[in-house]
Amino acid sequence: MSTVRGARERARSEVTAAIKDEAKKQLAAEGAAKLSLRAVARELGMASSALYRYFPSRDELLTALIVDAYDSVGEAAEAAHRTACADAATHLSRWVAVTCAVRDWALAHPHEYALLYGSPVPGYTAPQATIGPASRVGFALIAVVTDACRMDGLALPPLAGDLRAEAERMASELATGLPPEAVAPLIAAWSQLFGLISFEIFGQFNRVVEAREIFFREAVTELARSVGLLGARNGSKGDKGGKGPGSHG
Amino acid sequence: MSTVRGARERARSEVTAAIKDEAKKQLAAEGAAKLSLRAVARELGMASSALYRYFPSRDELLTALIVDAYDSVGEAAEAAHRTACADAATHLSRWVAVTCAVRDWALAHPHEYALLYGSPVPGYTAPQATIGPASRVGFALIAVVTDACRMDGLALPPLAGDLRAEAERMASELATGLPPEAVAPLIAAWSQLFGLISFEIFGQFNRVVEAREIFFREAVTELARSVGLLGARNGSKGDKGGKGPGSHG
DNA sequence: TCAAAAGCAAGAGCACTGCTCTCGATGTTG
DNA sequence: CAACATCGAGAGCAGTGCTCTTGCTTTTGA
Repeated sequence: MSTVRGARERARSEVTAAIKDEAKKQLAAEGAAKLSLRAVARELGMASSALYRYFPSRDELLTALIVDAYDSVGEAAEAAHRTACADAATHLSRWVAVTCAVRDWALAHPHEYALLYGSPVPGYTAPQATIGPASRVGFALIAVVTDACRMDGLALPPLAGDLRAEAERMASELATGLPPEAVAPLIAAWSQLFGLISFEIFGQFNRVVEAREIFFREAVTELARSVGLLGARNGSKGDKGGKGPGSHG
Repeated sequence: MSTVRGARERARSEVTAAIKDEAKKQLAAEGAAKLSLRAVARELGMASSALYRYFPSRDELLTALIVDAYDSVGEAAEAAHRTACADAATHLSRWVAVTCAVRDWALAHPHEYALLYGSPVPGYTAPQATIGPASRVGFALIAVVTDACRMDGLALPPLAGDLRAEAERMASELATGLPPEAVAPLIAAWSQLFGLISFEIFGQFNRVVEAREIFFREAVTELARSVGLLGARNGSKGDKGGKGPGSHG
């Protein structure tokens, strides 16, 4: 795959990378809506039409950036998980570490975050290539809870009857290491985590929440409890785990 | 204010309304990104430049649509609250009714929803005119919990120490009828509600959650518990309250 | 080795966008 | 009735995504 087949192929991948880099720069600076193929080409000193040799359309470029962004936030979440595991942190601290890592990434990359978790572009439907990277954060959360389940068990209420079948399906398709009564709250907590982050990033918390980090940590601690992680009630101290805290006040 | 001052003023407000109507049509059909002033003008049979007599820029038009959309979803939430109160529903059913009303509105108006709760447009900062209408859903939720607090009390854990000051500030500014230990979880639940809805509207639940209404009702019931509403554990039956359920399977 | 094939950059051009400016027609008001 | 404000239309500017054609360079295969 990556054998140096010829100068041409190498040049192609270099130009492709340069385009993506410049596009990421503009995305980070101005947002997806103002990302312009012509501006990218201009900055790279090439004709705009030449750019279409590398990306057949603006949407294809955006898709490439989306995949990279999903990988970026997924890697951040997984790294936080690894670090927390290496520190022999409690399951609650691991949960807090992973969720804080996602929030920190979002604060550091608001436009990329908006691209992933904001309104999808007009007629855009996520191509197959994105669903893998898009799952990484979710799987990191699943990993935390699965470990906790295996080692300490989970504190969970029984499933409501009308949710039973759906929960079993989700468990068998997404998290075979978890019982159905854990999977349903986990999916809910996953989406609610991004509700917390989106409201902060998109400005809905302006004039409402000021101590955002404290508020967030308390909220995700409550989320941890809702997915059955033990010791969540008195857990808001002693979970300095993970990475990234302290950068936002 | 609305006195018939002259034919000119009446014509002006009529044209303004026509522009907004056509813009809403295009917004609902294609999304905010494809909303074009020229297309609106074309559809109305007028020159595009004439449209600038009514809205000084595209952003101003969008702001007007945003205000209307906030009012629309706010009205839906408040109507659900009123109906639930008239039915003498339990506080839990009222909570479920209001949250389901918001979800139903979002499903019926996905592009408007994206405009409100998706990525904000590039350099856009919400003008003062939007913050009032934008608060209506939140206040409807506050009203439900405030009523419950006054009548039955709330089942809530004590506040974590580092959140105490912030919670007291939020309580004094947003919900004077609630104790601080209720306000913090309520703000969290408010944002998490939109996490649930956004993931459904924006496609993040594709290939993940299928029985969406059942899943949503169970999740908001758990949210109700987290804000202290009593009887939330066995509450997933008997809360047919509100309006709008049954329209989505 | 050398011609055919394939990949590539550049320019012109199309249809579209938001927005500005000017000009003439219309309505309002002193 | 005249002065004034308001309004609609057209032309025009700068920008966009995208296509097509024209040459040039690299790769390929007989």
